[in-house]
Amino acid sequence: MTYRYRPERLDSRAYRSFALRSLSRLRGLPGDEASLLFQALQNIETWRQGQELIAEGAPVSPPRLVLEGWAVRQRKLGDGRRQIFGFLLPGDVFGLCSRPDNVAMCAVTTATPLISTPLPFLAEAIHGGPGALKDFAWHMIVQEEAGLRDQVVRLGRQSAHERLIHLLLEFYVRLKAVGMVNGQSFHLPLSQEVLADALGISVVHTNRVLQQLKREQLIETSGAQMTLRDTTSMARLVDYRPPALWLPQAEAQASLKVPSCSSTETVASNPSA
Amino acid sequence: MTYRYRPERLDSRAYRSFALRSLSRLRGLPGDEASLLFQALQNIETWRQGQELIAEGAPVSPPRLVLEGWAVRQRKLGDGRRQIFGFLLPGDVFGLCSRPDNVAMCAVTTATPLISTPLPFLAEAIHGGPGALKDFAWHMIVQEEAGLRDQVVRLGRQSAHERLIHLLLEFYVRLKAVGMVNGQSFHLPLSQEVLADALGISVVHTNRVLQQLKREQLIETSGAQMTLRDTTSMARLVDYRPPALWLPQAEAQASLKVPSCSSTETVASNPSA
DNA sequence: CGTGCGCTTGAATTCCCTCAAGGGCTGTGG
DNA sequence: CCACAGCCCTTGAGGGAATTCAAGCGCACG
Repeated sequence: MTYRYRPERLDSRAYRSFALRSLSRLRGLPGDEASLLFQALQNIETWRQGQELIAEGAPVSPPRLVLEGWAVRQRKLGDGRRQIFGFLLPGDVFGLCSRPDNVAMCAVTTATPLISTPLPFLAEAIHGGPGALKDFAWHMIVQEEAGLRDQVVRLGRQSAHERLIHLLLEFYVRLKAVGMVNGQSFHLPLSQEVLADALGISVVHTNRVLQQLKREQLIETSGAQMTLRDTTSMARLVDYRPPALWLPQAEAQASLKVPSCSSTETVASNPSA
Repeated sequence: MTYRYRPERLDSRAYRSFALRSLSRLRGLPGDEASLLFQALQNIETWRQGQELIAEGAPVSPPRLVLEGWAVRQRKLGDGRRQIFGFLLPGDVFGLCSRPDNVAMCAVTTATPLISTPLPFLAEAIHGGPGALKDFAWHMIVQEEAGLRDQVVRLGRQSAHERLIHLLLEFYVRLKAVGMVNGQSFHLPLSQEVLADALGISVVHTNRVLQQLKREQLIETSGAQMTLRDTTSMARLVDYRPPALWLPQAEAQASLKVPSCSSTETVASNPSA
């Protein structure tokens, strides 16, 4: 039962293909942008596990696309504990910032060995003219913000049992969007300590809840392989709404059998005076 | 012991003065921008308590400055519960969005009767040239994001006792920045149910923790008046770091006697390969 | 004068935490 | 090759934290 994560060190052709699929998730890349990308992909970086790639409060580095491995956005507390805000999966970008100050609001640290490639042109794409790259950059920014709000709801209003299910579903949908789900299984290279720091519970309790999910036949694990045996009922259990932005959205929604978002009833009417 | 909130319905001269001070918190407004503001202030809106000003997922309305009263950013859950993401205080702006899609990521609902004024020109100021209004708009956006992250840390890593102290300190610092703190006291027009929905705990427990804080001589209440009797030790208790952006920052930091932020040790070095 | 809302308090229960100990696997050094 | 340390996972026991249910109070409002 090996929980360790070993980068597969694919050849750069495989990485290029993955990067191209990642950036064109929303719509196809025109040839000139694709060639920009291929040029950038000459440059592949590897990072050790536990390295801090961006420090909280520091100016962000140029945007980078994760090709392999996982990272977390986190804050370290005064007493040594940490809170994880969200995860960076293959196909995600870090170092993107929409604010003029360009300062990171939380640290980015690798949770596994990680392979990335810098995409300096994405920084300009944010404020540049319309295009697939701009869409992709904003998609990444929105995903981070939406994930942050989901995290608040998880931590504020759900039990440990629900939180874990909710997070596993998030992983499932996001990995599916980049083609990293086989059937109902995906590779989850996180220690229980990392899960605990994200869910706001203790490591021991994380373990117990995982055992419970197995007993309940909701999940199955084999090493770092995680299988969700019934995403439909899991989504129902925790009122999981796949954010409308983790594409392919229609597909994810369908595969989860989630009832379409109930319409919000009241919109701001006129002021009452 | 009246917890209700009654708008004072000041005359528009008072509101103009407050609005001017709010928008020039960071640096002075040049005359032409000030006159823009004064023109906008012809238009004053009042809202009832509990009104939904912006619906989640809907396009945001034009930016509005809160002149009086409090509102919350929240999400309603399927089972009727809600989670509050953060608060809008007098001097804050809602309806600002830095994203091109201009879609609200959470609902904005009044927690008290509320008085606001639309500031349509702020929407353009975000992406316009440098200026005091642009600074102010981004200040508001950064404040929301920073508050969201603080909320995650509160919910994930603090006890109910710590969460409440942390939130009260946030109110204290933010209200102080707009001149709404008298000595150590401020007007807190929120029901315990609202506090509970923000802190992720039950109403009953919110009440108990409030009682405890009174017994510990940390706070004192009289109706909706809240007095923090020892902000210094409160800040030490919960490791409260006033975000560097709730101005007047130097003043707030000094008045809380918070040790200056410890330097983060490691910054991204070169990739290990 | 009753009704409703918000605050307050008690009792029982559930959830989650800490402490503690043990087991399996990996990498290292003798 | 074996011994050992370190890391992670696992499980038990006990205690503390927060929840739910329930009842009662005070005040504002109609």
